[in-house]
Parts: sequence; structure tokens; C-alpha cells
Amino acid sequence: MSVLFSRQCEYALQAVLYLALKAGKEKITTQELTKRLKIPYHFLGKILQDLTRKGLLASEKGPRGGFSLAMPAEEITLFHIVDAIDGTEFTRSCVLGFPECSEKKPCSVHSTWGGLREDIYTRLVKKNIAQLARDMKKPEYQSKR
Amino acid sequence: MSVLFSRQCEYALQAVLYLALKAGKEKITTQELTKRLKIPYHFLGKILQDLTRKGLLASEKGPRGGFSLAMPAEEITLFHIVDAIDGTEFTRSCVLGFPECSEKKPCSVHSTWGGLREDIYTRLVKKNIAQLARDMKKPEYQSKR
DNA sequence: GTATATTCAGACTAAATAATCTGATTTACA
DNA sequence: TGTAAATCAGATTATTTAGTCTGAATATAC
Repeated sequence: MSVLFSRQCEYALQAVLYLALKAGKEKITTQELTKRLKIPYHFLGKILQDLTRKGLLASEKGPRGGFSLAMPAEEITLFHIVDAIDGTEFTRSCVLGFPECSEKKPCSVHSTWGGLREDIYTRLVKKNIAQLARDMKKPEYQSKR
Repeated sequence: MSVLFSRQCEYALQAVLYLALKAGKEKITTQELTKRLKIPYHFLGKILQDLTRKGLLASEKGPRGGFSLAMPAEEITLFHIVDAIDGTEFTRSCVLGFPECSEKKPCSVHSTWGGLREDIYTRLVKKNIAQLARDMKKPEYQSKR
């Protein structure tokens, strides 16, 4: 089971990160992404389309076409991506799934675990793709096996 | 989408909590649980069976039969329940789903988010069902609507 | 302008999870 | 000892998520 996000969402995060790392003149094709990230071709296609529709990516058709970030990597936070794919329900709903539990009538762990939800949210908002890309370039994340 | 745990797991947590709250001489039937917790009857049946097989609940068949905690509520942590139903993969796997990411070769956010995973784990281990039940009995969690 | 490489769109299939159904087994109690 | 109330077991169906397939639309380059 995925930890926190849907598979789609995980793929989206990976794809956007890759685009940030490879940002340049050239657009990047679904094919390149699918090869490098080992994500099923057509499935990734859908996800990239979604991200494009949501305004996070820019696309161009035809030969030499492909995808690129629609804005500077600094402006794209992890939250933007998660929101675009999975939505933000997780920031509100009860961790234990109690149907009666809500902001107004919290269950006994709601507030305690509310901190957890806050924490996740904050991490997502604070981390932008540029930072993430920078981190990935650090030697300790290169070709360790 | 559920926040962190599968629906089954959420139901399990709710059911065990209910059993702790109602702990007494009488066994509690699936029917009572299904009515109070609004969980589909047969689905809940399966879950209770699972929890029984895993040793967290005790069951008795026949009239006057039903379920009860197999041990004192103090000894059952949220982690026990989550582990029994969903397993503990989430304590290890990459939050962003990077396939290459592991303990040995963490991705750039692995350590940062590792804290998050740790946090979840700790909360689960620290909170036992007795505490949870005690909290639920506090006036601020009673009959607010 | 034609061939080719791409995204785009929508229908389709597969797998995982959630939920239901049927009937067997056990056991209390009248 | 028979009946009813419960768990137990396994097959089945429904829903959601993941993944695939086909072809149309678009744009580049020769």
C-alpha cells in the first residue's frame, strides 16, 4: 500500500521532479519519462495530461514536442502536485476514519493527530520542486547503490 | 480516500475501541457493533474474524456469544491493530514512492519525511486502547452535535 | 504536402479493495 | 433434544484504482 498518496500522485511527483532536474530548452517526452522513471507509458500520459490541464505543466504536440514546467520550479510546491492529483481531503478527514468526527466535533485523537495532518500539510507546502531537485543533485543522492 | 489506513483498518480500530468502552461480562455481537458503528455487517464479520485469528479479540459462538478483547485494553496499542490489518510496510516505504529509495539509498526527502513516518509509528505505539477509551468518555467527546 | 513524432481523448481491461451472500458449525437454553 | 443465535468459511459481486489500447489531432521537418 502506498504510504500517503495514490500511485498516480507518486508518479506525478516523480515526473515533475524529473522535469525540474532536466529543465532546459528541450521539451521532455512521455517516452523519456517512462523509460527513466519506469512508469507505464499510457498511465503516465494521463497523469501528464492532468498536470497540464491543472496548469502545472506546459505541453507541445508534434515532433520536438513534450512537456516542461509551466512555471519556475521554485513556485511549484509538493502541495500543488498532491492537490492536483489526490486533492486535499486528507488535511481534513479523521485519521481513524470515525464518521462522526469532524472539525466541530473531533474524536478523542483528532486534535492529537491533527498535529500530524498539519505536519504533513506544512511539509508539502514548504518543499518546492527546486529545493527537491537541488537536494537530489547532492553527491549523497547520486549513484549510491 | 482514507488518510493513512485502509477502510478495513479504520473499521477495526473503531470496533476494538467500542469493545473496550463496553468491556464487561457480556460478549458483544457483530450485530450490535454493526448497528452502532454503521459498518456493513458481513464486512465487519470478516474483520472481527481477522482480529480474533491474530489474537487481539476473543470470540464465542452460539447464543450469548460474541466478541471481547483478548487482553486488557492497556496492552492493545493502535499499532497492534494497524499491524494486524494493514501491516507495517508504511513504516519503511518511501513517502514519495520512489522505487529506488530505501533505507540504504534514501531519496532526498527520505530522511526528512522519515521523521514523519517515525512520528506516525510512535503515535500508534504509544496510544493504547484504554487511553483512547478514557479520552472518549471525557465530556467534551460526549453527545456534542 | 507527406511522413513522422508527439500529445490528446476516450473506451476498454486488470487488479485491488470493499461489500454481499449462502450455508456450515457451534452452543445456550427451553 | 430441538431451535435459535451466534461465529466461521468460502464464494460471489461491486466499486475503485491502476493500467492498456486505439485512433484522432497537431506540429515539425524533409
